Amino acid sequence: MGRGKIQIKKIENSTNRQVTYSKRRNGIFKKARELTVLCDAKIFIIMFSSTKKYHEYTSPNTTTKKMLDQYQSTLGVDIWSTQYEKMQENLKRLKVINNKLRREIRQRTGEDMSGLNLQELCQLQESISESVAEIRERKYHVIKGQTNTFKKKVKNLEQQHGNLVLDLEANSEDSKYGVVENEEHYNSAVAFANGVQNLYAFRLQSLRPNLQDEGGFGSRDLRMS
Amino acid sequence: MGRGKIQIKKIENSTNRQVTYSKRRNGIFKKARELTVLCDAKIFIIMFSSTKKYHEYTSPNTTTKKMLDQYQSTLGVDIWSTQYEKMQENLKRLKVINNKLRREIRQRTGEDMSGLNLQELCQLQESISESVAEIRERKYHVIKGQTNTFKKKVKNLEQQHGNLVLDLEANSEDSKYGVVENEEHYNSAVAFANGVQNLYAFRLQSLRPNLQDEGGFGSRDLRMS
DNA sequence: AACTATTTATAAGA
DNA sequence: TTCTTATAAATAGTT
Repeated sequence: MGRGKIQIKKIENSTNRQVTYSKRRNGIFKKARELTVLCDAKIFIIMFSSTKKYHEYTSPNTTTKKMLDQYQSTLGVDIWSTQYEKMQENLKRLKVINNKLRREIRQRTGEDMSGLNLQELCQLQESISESVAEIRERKYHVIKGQTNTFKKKVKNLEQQHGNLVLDLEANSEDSKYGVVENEEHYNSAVAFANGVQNLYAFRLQSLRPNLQDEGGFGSRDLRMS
Repeated sequence: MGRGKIQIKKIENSTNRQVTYSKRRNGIFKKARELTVLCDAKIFIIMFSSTKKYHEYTSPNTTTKKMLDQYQSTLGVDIWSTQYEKMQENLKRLKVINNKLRREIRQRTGEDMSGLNLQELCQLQESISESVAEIRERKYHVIKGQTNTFKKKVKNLEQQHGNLVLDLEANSEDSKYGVVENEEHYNSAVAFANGVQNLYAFRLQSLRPNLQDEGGFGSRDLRMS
């Protein structure tokens, strides 16, 4: 349909090919539009030119998604099965891991020990006892750190006090008043240091309860008869 | 292009509409085929007639999936966003939970206690100590169960022995031989019972180590300077 | 499904 | 690109 008949084979002239692509593309889209109206059809067309230019046609009253959903349900296939299934497998895997982790926690908290034999229970207890030891170690570390901090603060206050005493002794006019002032400083510093010790003592006490209740199993009467 | 010009509006005559749909559909597909060849284009067409009949055209050298993947990457949209996003959110959520669970375990095993302050450490230790108590309880339960089982087995053997003795006493001809036989039975039963007790004693001993090492924190010298 | 008068699409040229 | 136009192709209405 033109000035001359053409063979249906790739147009080698690039410009010519582009022009023909454009013209015929419009032709097809026009036909699609007409068919949509004439026959109440739903049409979805996507095209990529040799230069990767993209064009599409979607009938009115529908959307790309609707078309593809209908397409999938009609064909009974899932185009995305690959990706979708991968995701779903991943999801499944994560759920399994999740459950395992939860179970481990439940075992470690002693909430659920069904299915554990004596050996496993012993291992579990040993493992947890090791954990307690490590946590105790950590606690010690933290307390020591805090203690050191307090010690430094006290040292600092003492230093300040010393400096103040020196300063005030050097200043003869206000020496009386100054010393009194600084004694108060010193006392508060001591009080602070005591406070630290008290705090520490209090904490030690509060930790004790957890360290007890290790009466062990032997006290129970398990003899036969 | 036909015997008469037509208005582009829905063809009311159903038969006519079906015929036109068929003719024009073929026309479009032919044009698509030609354009594919002439211009090295890639075309994907799906159509649904008013009677929901489905037809498609996909250029050679490509597939539906390829076309739609290209379509999506070109447009930078995800047609399946609804389902896909839900899945992805779910995945994310699970991963977060997973990490939390792992962290909890690491804390409970004492592997990672960074970020825990003293109070949290105390709570953790208390919680774990409670767990140890529960596991100990469980172990006691299991051991008791096993002990009962062994007791029953011994009782059973004693019963069997008694029956054998009675049977053999009733049978006067073989009584001598029979009694000897049964004494051996009885001895093995006693040995078995002793074995049970020994086994139990062994187990108790093997549990002990885990019940110790609870010297507590107080023994450390934490006084200042 | 085939025919064919006509309309429509478009190849080549401007 | 877009317009023009001769001609090929598509197709509406008919059989």
